[in-house]
Amino acid sequence: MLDTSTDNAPEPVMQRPENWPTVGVSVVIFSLQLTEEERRLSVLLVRRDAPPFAGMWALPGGWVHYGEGLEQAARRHLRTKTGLRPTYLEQLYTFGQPGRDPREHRIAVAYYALVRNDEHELSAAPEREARWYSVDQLPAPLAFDNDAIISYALWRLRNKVSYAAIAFQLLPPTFTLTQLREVYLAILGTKIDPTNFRRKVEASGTIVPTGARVEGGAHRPPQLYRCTLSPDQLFTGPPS
Amino acid sequence: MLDTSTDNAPEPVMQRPENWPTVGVSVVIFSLQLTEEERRLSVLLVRRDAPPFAGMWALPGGWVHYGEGLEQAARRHLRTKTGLRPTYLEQLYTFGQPGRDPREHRIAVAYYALVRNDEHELSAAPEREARWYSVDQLPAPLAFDNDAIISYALWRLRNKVSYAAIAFQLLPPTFTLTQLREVYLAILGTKIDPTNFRRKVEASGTIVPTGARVEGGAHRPPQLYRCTLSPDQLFTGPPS
DNA sequence: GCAAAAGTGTTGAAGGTACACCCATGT
DNA sequence: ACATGGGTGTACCTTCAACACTTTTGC
Repeated sequence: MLDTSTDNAPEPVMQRPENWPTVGVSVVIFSLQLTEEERRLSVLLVRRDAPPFAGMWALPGGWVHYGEGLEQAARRHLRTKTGLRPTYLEQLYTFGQPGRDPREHRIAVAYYALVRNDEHELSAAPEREARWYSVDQLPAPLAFDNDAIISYALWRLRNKVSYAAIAFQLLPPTFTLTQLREVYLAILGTKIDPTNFRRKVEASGTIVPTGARVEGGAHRPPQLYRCTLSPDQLFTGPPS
Repeated sequence: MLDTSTDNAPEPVMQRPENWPTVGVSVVIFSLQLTEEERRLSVLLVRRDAPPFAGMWALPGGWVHYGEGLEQAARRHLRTKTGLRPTYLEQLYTFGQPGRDPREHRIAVAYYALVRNDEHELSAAPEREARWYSVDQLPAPLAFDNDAIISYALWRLRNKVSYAAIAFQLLPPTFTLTQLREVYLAILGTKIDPTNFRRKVEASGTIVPTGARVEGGAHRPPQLYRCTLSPDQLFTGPPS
């Protein structure tokens, strides 16, 4: 985030007055990436090419235009910088400590997003180098206060996944119960009893079997499920 | 919030450029107010004296200065506009819809605060008319999107009070279990079994009897309890 | 004594964990 | 046949809502 170089509209960066804080958005994009026979919870980082923190990894993001909504700005930067159009995007927290940007006082409205594995074409024209990093193998110092932002996003995700039905956002439209359980494993890091997991998630009514089965496995073919919730129903309370 | 008239530092309001959004803070201050033998959950509103929405009631707040932290700005506006110095202040959400201020694109970082009943001296010199309103008797249209902000703050408070020990913030340092139960009643609106409430809150270990008792009541004198948690322990996860 | 609030004990329903067990498929 | 993951049944434990009951004060 917080790059002054590329953006869609002409932005008079240097003409910005010094006496008022400016506003940007940063997005923690979560996804499951396959590493050595294991799905790992990962976040997408982009490498900065301009100072400050040139060459370091940072969260994607950028300015908020005049007349532009915050979520709208977040989606725009994701689209132009990573090519992603996440279905789940939620505001996380607003970081406004004056020292977080060495150049000037910039406020960052942080969001977090969940994207499916099959949406992972990282843009037709990614403007800058982008990489998925496993959340427990992040590059050592990140730009700005992005370590704190990611930590908090992880905390929120781990909390929310245990009471809200958002895990589906990391999977394709149809999935097996084992896949869904592995999502919880990747996020929470704790093993879950397959038996009780099935009962719990079936009783919640948020998923329903499609009737189809997975062929080709080495063992008994599992059922395919799909989520019954519309995207609107995923948001538990926050406003527009 | 969002008044352009009075503030501490000289603020070149009219020189602010049109092409970037500006940033303010708004605070939903919760308190228990006694109305007809009943404690009611109330929020503090101030009357606007300048357009837009002149004469209407609004949340206290104002600009964020350059080099000033967000929470710091929230506390400053509370201090100067209402005289309150709340012990509990937590960021709520950031509202950035372009249309929320008819004059210009202003982003509001909303906070919510809990204040005790004995801190209710509403400032030695309140710069503007301020009043406590019961949350279910708010004045009809509030300025800006303040209705939405209060609704969301209420939602958050009701959620949080059921899993975090923050109800004490609305009571004096020592209190009876009945008083504490009435806080939950005022916030949640649901009656609670005194028996089970006692057990639950005692088992949690967050309160401890002081040994003292309340004299002068018409019946058996209850014990006085006090909270064992330091203010730091009240925050469950969010960053600095 | 009586009313009212403080405080205790017990029961039963609900939910969750652990685990033994059966089912279906490829090799 | 058998290994492996899919799927079912059940017993146990913890938590919590409900409610009857006892205690302590002022009048």
